Amino acid sequence: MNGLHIDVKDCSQCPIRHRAVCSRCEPDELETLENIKYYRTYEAGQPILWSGDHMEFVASVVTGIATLSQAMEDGRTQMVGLLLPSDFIGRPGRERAPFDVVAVSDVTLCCFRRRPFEEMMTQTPHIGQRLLEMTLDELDSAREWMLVLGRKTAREKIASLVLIIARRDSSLRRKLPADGMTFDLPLTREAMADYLGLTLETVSRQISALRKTGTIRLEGKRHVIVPDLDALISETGDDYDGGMIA
Amino acid sequence: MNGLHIDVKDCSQCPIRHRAVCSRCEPDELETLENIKYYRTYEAGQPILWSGDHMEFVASVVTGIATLSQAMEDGRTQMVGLLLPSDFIGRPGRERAPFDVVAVSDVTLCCFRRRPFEEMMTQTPHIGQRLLEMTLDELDSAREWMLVLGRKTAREKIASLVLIIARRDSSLRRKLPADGMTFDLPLTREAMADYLGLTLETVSRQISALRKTGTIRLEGKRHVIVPDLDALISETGDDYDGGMIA
DNA sequence: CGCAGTTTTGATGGACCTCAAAGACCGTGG
DNA sequence: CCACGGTCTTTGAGGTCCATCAAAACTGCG
Repeated sequence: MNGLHIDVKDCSQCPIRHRAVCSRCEPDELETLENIKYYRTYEAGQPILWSGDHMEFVASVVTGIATLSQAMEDGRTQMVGLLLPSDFIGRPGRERAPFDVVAVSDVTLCCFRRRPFEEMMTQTPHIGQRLLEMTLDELDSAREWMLVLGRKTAREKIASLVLIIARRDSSLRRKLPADGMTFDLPLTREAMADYLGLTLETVSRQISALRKTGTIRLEGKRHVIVPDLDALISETGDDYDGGMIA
Repeated sequence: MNGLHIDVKDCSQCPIRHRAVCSRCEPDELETLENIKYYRTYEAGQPILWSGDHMEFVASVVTGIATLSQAMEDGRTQMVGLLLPSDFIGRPGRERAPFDVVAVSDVTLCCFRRRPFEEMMTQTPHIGQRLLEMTLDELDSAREWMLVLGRKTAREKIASLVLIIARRDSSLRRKLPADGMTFDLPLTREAMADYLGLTLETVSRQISALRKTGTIRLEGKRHVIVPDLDALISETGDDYDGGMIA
């Protein structure tokens, strides 16, 4: 195990206090959680869980980015989720991890041992309610991603990914997405390929293509500027954006 | 609306009593549910919900099969879920349907008006607990399907779909999947294509290919015989099956 | 500078899509 | 009974998008 234990912090000052699985908890419930929680950190590139691992804890991502992915024996890999601050790892009632979890940047987790957490869930409905809500949202996102994987062209896939990252970035900063947005791609070309069901070469080519038509601009390899958000949206193949952010 | 109202039935004799969202309910809770439930039926081919529709109810599939899918303006369609008996439609706290739901065979739903159901959820934890469990399972399945869509070849996709249908069929009949399994494909070639992110021609060709190598046999267009389950599994590209059914 | 990892670019081939037509199946009506 | 149309399915021919293989450019670092 690569995790490091660090000092306990106060939940009330936690950056994900209002979005994570604990967001609905009352002060007394929070106190109970505080007693069973502990932090762990992982460096960029480190594995957090391997598929099949025994899971002794569930956790919330506090800071950093991790990927959830699935590999075939011959090396083909499909990313099935991107874990951002406030996202939840693990599930009550499941012994073994169904997917690989890898830290993309440095990651801090707020962990709870599984058994005490499961017990607490039976007593405090607020946790289960919030977890249900989060899981339903994740399910909708997963299903939307299925359209990207199954039916979109390489170019539409890239535009969809850039748009998703742009929106997540603005939602984390609590700004509306607007023209002239600027943000970093947190993923390597290979990770993008694994997310999109493409090869890294195709990812690179399509990013170049979007750059050449002016839909995006690049500073360095990773920093993106979107001069016209509607132009990017029209490249995704989706019908007009409903104005949603979250 | 195409639904027909039919007579109220006794929950204790319901075929999905032990698997649906109500499976954890105590007799008194079941009685409350019985008071707010009503049945609806749809003929094969009929739409149940369109994406964007206002949802006045949530429901369990009692009998029949429905598809959950997403369409792009230009007609490209991706199926994002197959709804079988005991599966749940809709979600508490959401006004509008995010996907299209279409009856593939004749379908009977057990419906609950959304508001009373939401209220009941706050009072009876058993419903929320079961719904969370079902949603987490659906999320895992959706993520597994992402690997199929993103990384598998046409042949592997077909084999994966046939295997899933074979397993679901044996789980509904409560038999272990074995050699010499025999079952019907409930979907048209086009619906399979929409599930797999392929064209219907490619689906047809790959089914013919699996037939020619003897991995499957066909009686008519829809009835399938699997003489050697391991042979089918090895065509899916997955590593060896863990022996799971459900 | 030299090396390893990442990204870009090029050339080629193949898996799958597109367009097209014909065959199989089924209910309807003459 | 068989002809007829509609739907679903199969099969064929040709084209395209993306994967594969290969190499060069870029980046950061010891």
